[in-house]
Amino acid sequence: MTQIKKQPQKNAKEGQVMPKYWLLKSEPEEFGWDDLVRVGDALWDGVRNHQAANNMRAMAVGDKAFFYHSGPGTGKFGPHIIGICEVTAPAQRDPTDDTGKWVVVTVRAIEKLLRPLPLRAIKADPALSQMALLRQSRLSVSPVSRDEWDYICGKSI
DNA sequence: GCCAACGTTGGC
DNA sequence: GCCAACGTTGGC
Repeated sequence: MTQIKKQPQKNAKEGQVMPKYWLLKSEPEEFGWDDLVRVGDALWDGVRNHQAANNMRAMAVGDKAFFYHSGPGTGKFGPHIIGICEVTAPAQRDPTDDTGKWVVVTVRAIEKLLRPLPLRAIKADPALSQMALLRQSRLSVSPVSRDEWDYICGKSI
């Protein structure tokens, strides 16, 4: 019998499909975690930033993303990661965009964190000091490294 | 309400 | 191509 080992990501061969990890920001007063749970598959539309759009183009079905509450209405925690969702359809034209330049992905809620992880806790944790969330605070769709993903899930699930 | 970061626009 | 003005995002 042949044993097949799973390759860790750092040894992934070119062309091998490994899940990638992301962070999606939304204002809870516009579209929050509870809305995502309620609607099921949700089109992530309205993104009008090239870097964010390129990140969405790099997404594949099965990729995971933290769902992050930003802006007003984030309550006592302030801005925070609230849950985990997954990509259920790849980038396609944004139906809210007349120019055809912008894309959406489709995401679906998977699970809520045991407790929200506030931005202030992320900022205070040296293990997370390199997160794109901190380095580019205005980017609404940002990548998360596998290490960052595992570290946060280890603490928060 | 303020401000920093940063993207876009338009004059030159 | 440069840069000032302006608008938006998002944290505080």
